[in-house]
Amino acid sequence: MIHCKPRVRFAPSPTGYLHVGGLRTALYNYLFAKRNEGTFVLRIEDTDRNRFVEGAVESLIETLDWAGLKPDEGPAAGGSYGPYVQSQRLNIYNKHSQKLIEDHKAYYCFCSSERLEILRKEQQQAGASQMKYDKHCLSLSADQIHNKLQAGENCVIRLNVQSGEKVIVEDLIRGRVEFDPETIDDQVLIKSDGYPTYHLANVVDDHLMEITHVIRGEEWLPSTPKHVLLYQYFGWEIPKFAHLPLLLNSDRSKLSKRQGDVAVEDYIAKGYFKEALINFVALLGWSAGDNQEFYYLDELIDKFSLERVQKSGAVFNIEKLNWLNFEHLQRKDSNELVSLLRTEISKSKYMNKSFSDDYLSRVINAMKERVNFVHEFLANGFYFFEAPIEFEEKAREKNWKADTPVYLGKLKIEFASLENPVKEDYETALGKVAEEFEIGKGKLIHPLRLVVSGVSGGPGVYDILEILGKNEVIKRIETALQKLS
RNA sequence: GGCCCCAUGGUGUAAUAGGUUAACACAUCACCCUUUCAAGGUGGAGAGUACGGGUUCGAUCCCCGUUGGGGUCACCA
Repeated sequence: MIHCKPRVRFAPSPTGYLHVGGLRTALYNYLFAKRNEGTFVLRIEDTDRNRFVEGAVESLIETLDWAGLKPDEGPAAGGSYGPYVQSQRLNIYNKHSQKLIEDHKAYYCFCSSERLEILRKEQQQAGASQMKYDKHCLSLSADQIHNKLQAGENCVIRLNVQSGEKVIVEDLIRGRVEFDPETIDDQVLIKSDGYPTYHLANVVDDHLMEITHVIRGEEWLPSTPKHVLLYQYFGWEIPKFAHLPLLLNSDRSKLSKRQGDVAVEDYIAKGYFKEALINFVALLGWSAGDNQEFYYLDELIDKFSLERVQKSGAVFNIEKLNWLNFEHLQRKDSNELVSLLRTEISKSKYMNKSFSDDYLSRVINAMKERVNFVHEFLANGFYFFEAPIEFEEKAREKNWKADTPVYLGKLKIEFASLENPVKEDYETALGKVAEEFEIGKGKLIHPLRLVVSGVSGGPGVYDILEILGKNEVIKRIETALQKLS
């Protein structure tokens, strides 16, 4: 085959949110496409009417968009292989299933769910290892089928799995995987409501949309032989498969809702940057082979290859994600952080206060390396946005002695005499007071920090003073003196 | 249970044509810096590569088996 540009697809079902595992699948598809100048297709697999969720498709597209993974083709982007929503392609699946029936590769089945249930129980009791449909309806005559169809009996269409040679799945990540056809069930292709199952729909669509590489989660590996069979029965070229390792909980089971957040929306809400989440998730199952851990999306595109994708599942380790969020935060420029902080402020109790860009960027500069998230500028640096109301008990016990009010009183007077002080001026003034009383600077620094911030940790105390400004500092010393004396 | 996949420190990974004191990052601990908290720097602890057999002069790496874990067995995707 002449080398042609790959076409890949991300094919989620619209269940209401995007799973982080789905995000990684989408990312790898996207990276592979971009790396090889290919096309990234978004296709919506909404063939289960029972699971239909209002607005899910829109939110899926929105979240993908947030992450920066824009589909080249899809329900929103359009394209010449549409429609990209499976519920709009019912006639296509129907046509193809009819073709299969004509070729005896599929057949009508009128068995009731009751019969199926009985069959399952019988097989179970007989010690069968798995439930397999007994091809009961395969023996129906053409007339019988015609009559039942005319009578409007409930029916499905099943894949007619032929016994014979092993079914081979060539996987880019796992190599050759073999399946015995005896273990493959006559999978339902068209449900009684007329909708196709995933198996039929994804094969038909991947073929029609000229998908060259099917990159999806490992949970699909066991059903891949059914898909291979379908390609063969249709006489179609089989795409390349790449089954990605699963994302795991800390107990190594498949990442699930019960053990933490799985929706990308949850991570957005918690304040994670898209850059960090993408960076993190990219590293779950893939590495470039060098020691780089920090990546932007375009660097990932540059370095990504399916060959370097890991085979074993990867535990989703939130600590590392937090670290990456920290790293990405450190590298954001001041303007962006100011605007992010403003958004945060507008959602907080400080929404009615006003702060200048200059003030905010000074706060950011002072707090930056002490926070992992933008919202922590407010949580950890609240004293830049309001005077402390309470004072940390532990620090108070440790640093607030009988003499302290006297020292601070003098410090207040000294500060008051300064003109447009910068941090060095505060430092000099404090040194002077310490000398006058013949005490260590610590006797002043710690209570002063407590008084202006209410807490014992944070940026250098002189930085805090400079940012707060002389008047505010003096005011805070005065109120604290009243409250703590 | 059948079928399938997987197996390097707690976690994510490196060691791709079999030869390394098994490397890096997160987390963790200590020290330095800082009269705070972080960040940063330095160092430590932590895996003899699940186990057992082969093949080989030599296996993390190749083969077989065992064990363990996971996935999947729907008219869900």
